[in-house]
Amino acid sequence: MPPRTDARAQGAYLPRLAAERPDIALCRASAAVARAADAAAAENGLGVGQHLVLKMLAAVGSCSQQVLSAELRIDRSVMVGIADDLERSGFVRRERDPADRRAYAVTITPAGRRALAKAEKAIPEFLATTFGALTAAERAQLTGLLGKLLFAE
Amino acid sequence: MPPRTDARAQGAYLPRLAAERPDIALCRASAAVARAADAAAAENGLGVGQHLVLKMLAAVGSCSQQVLSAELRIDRSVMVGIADDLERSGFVRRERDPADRRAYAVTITPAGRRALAKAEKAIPEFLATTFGALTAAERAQLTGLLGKLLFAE
DNA sequence: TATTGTTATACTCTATAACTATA
DNA sequence: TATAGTTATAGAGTATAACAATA
Repeated sequence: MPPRTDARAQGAYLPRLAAERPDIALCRASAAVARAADAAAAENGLGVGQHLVLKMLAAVGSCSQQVLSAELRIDRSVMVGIADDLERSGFVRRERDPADRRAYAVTITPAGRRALAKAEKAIPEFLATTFGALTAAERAQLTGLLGKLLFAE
Repeated sequence: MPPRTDARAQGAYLPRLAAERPDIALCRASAAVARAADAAAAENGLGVGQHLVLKMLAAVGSCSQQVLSAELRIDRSVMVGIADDLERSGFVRRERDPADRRAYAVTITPAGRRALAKAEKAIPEFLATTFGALTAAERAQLTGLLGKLLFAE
């Protein structure tokens, strides 16, 4: 990440830069949004990574940490800590997969589903606040453009 | 920043998430772009922060580190290192401001202008590569949306 | 030999506080 | 008392390598 900060002061030069450099605009916007996401996550007690893992587990039921890592593009070594935290909170169970005893079968618990539901309920308000400067149509447009950028073949 | 990695594997679940969550799409796209920017910066020997400072100095001629910090929203303590590197490369001079001897007057040198010109010349190709999945119109659209998001009153 | 989960480690970006010299 | 620059430090997020158990 470029060495930049969300300093308090509001410069007049940065907007000019951002207007001609999509990369700079993107990085700065991301920093602001990530900060807001962390703050929102802290409020409901579920870290961003934990939220993503629970959300995926709710969809697929149960899978290995390796699959979670690959699908969410979170490094294996990072996934360990996320799974640890979720397990400690009782949101997830870890059992050795009988079919491949190297792997864990990570399963979401009822408490995990409740925590996820609560966290999901806070999302619309978070989005409304963080992306409040954009209309719904613009938000969809932005998401579409970013998707194109991210998942281009 | 959320605990996520640009893992090599390409999951099928992340695109679904990104499609419904602009914040996630934004953070992931930013990580990829920042990585590309760092790689591009490393090639021409000018860090991203250094590039920004030189670019602003080329526009305003000379100013204090404090002004650079505020305008570019780079923390004071980070700006020290950037100015150190630029000075060591001979791209910038630091002289005490006679009017306020607490402050430096940071001035771009001819060598600094040459380095900036060279780095600027690499930008279009970097943008073409990094944002190649988007048309020029889409790129402008993206920049506009991000600007609105970043600098909303 | 390769893979899953794990641990340790290192590196970067960022944040904060303290110090100096000036104002 | 406040400000400009500096330094040191601590905390995140990320990346890498190595290890044990298993395949």
